[in-house]
Amino acid sequence: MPRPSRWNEIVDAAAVLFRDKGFAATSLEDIATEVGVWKGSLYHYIDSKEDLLFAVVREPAEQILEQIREIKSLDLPPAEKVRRIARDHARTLDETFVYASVYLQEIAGRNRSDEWSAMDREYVLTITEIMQAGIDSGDFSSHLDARTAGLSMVGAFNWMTHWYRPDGPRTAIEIADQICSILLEGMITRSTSPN
Amino acid sequence: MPRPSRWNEIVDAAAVLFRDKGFAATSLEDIATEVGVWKGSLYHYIDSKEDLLFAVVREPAEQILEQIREIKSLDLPPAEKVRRIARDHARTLDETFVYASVYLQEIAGRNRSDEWSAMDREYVLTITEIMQAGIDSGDFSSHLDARTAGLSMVGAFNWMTHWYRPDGPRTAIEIADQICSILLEGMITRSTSPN
Amino acid sequence: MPRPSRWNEIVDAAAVLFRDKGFAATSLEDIATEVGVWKGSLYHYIDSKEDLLFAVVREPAEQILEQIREIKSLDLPPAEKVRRIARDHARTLDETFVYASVYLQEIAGRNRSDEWSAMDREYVLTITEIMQAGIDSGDFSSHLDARTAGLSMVGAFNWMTHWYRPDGPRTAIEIADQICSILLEGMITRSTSPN
Amino acid sequence: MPRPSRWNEIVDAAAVLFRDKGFAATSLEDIATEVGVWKGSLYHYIDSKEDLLFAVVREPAEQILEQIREIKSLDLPPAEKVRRIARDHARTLDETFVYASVYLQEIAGRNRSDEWSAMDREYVLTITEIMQAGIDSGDFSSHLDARTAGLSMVGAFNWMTHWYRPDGPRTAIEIADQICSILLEGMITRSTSPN
DNA sequence: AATGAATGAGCCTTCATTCAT
DNA sequence: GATGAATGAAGGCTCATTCAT
Repeated sequence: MPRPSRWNEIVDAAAVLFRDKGFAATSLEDIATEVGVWKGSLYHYIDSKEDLLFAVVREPAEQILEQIREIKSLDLPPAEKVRRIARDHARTLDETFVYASVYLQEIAGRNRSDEWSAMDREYVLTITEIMQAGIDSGDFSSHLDARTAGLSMVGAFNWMTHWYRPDGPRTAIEIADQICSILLEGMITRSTSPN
Repeated sequence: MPRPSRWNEIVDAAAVLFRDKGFAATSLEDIATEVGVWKGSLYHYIDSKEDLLFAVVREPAEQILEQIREIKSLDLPPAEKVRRIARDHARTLDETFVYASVYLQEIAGRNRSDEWSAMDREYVLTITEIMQAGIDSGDFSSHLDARTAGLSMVGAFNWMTHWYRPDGPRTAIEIADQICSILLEGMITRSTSPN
Repeated sequence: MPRPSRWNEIVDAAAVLFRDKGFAATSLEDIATEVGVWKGSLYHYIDSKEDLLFAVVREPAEQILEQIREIKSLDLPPAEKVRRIARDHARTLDETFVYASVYLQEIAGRNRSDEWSAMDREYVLTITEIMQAGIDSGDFSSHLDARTAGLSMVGAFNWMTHWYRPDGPRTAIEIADQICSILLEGMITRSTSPN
Repeated sequence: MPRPSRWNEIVDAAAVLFRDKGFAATSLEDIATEVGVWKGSLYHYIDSKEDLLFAVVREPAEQILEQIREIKSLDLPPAEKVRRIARDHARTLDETFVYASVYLQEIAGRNRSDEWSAMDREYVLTITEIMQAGIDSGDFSSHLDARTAGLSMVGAFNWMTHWYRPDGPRTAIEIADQICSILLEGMITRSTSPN
């Protein structure tokens, strides 16, 4: 069991500051002050400022990727897969809210490194495959473009970092179900008339 | 007829650099080098670096807000309003792609100034009201939460800056219609169709 | 008769700004703005910023030096010479208040150029000679050190730039007479008793 | 025992440069070069360039104010108070010569901050009160204007920064006594002396 | 592990000066 | 005479990083 050093404090402080001010606008001094150590002391824990960024975002990024890999491998109807992706995505966002926010602001869409770009690509590819499977099976509308559908879903969820609050009135799961129901069944009232 | 100054060149260069490296990580020297002037010369056009950021993002921000105000005031069925919002949003994204990308990365969700926060808030409020009107009129499902629906739509479209390319195979309008159809009618095949 | 160009406006504006903010902290842009021309236009009137400083301070500096030269050459009792120096000094301060203030802040005691240092030296030398003449003639106390006396007088008058206001309640001449009476007769009540 | 930091070296170097070139015309690089560090390193000791100015001038300013407060509270004849003020003033000028010179050039009469303006005002007020007390008691001539007398005395002493040299032939105390004797008894030979 | 002084590069901004129009 | 864009050098300040203690 590793000695509880100040590593976690440091990463937490960095995460909050990176989210609030942005990575580039946050100084190591800001972080050191927040933690209560001297700037130079941070270098006992890291080799560079970017190390801290990666430490902050690694967990949610890997978790979300792990989850969608897992879901893809399951034998479930496409709509159910979408529902699970949604819930997992929302739950991870909720549990790692600050970290995930930093990821979306500082990593996604930037070219920080090949490693992160590869993760981005795999995630999009996987969700696209799941969508395509649903179209092929006839579960999803044949007019659907799988990639657009996947990316729209990702966008709807990732945008949560702009408005969701973990201590707000609605839980992440409730929101996930709302969004899922919109994506799967649409907003327009289903005309139940003909039958 | 005034001599064409380099203002447009400067804003364009700034936009590209802000998008690619982020505002804080872009130096005025980067921009000046790109334009081919000395960095001090930029101060003939701006009073501060932030001025340049605002100059970059002002157009798409105001345009999108203007458009949703207009749509809100029209007498149209809710679903049609949503379709128009989608098309306008996508068209603005397409036409001001780099600028809009900078807006979403550097302004939206940050607290840059009261002015921008107010614009953000008005946009969300307006789309929420339109959604709510659709629910109240029975056009949209009564299970819908207006704000979540509005924000999901915004998220789906704004995420386009992460994957859409203006010179790509699909036009912004086609994508807007795709996303709209997902949001309005859902991805799942309408099994209750009369035929 | 020279065309009334904006030269005087420029020197006046410069004088006020130099006094209020100091020479180094005043930019040519400040001056240009004050006058209502563009920065570059100032170079039709000057060759360098320092030119402006010298233009501002030349008048009071030369005037005060001229006056003491004149007084020195007159055939008057020492105390009368002191009184005239005082009145002239105070009158010049009053008439060229802003200019003289700039001189004392930016030229006196700095090493701006040999020319100004030479003027400084000549003034002090002359007042010292006048004082010495008074001591030698027995008019002034034999305990007096001529240079200290001269420099104290100069100091008392030059300090007026720190508190005198041309539109204040007391005129410069009244103040000159006050100071003169202190220096010549002292503050302590002259004991008229013994006779 | 704390390692002797370079704070004193920095303040000393700054003082000399501020006096010789003026505050605004002295760059932090000048100071850093003088001390033998990089200009950025100065910010371990200060928060801004102005901090350095205040550090330079604080000591003489507070000392002179402290001394006149003390003198005012003593039960002494007015002439004796004036003599003590003179000696204290001259001694402080001598002991903190460079610092005091900077004070007089850069703080006195400028509007650097409320704090310094308040100190200025208190000093002038106090010396004026002492002069007035002398007039009221009959020790000083009834023709005296207390404020003018006080300010003239201040001017005569402050001007010393323009000519006094701590390593010169005459001590500051000797000069103080010279000036005092001029101010109190006047330069003119007392013709009404009993003998 | 921690400190805190120092580094050295770089950043935003200012500004005296020039010059084509 | 005037303009205003541009220059090129600094200036104040910040900061990631290093290192002796």
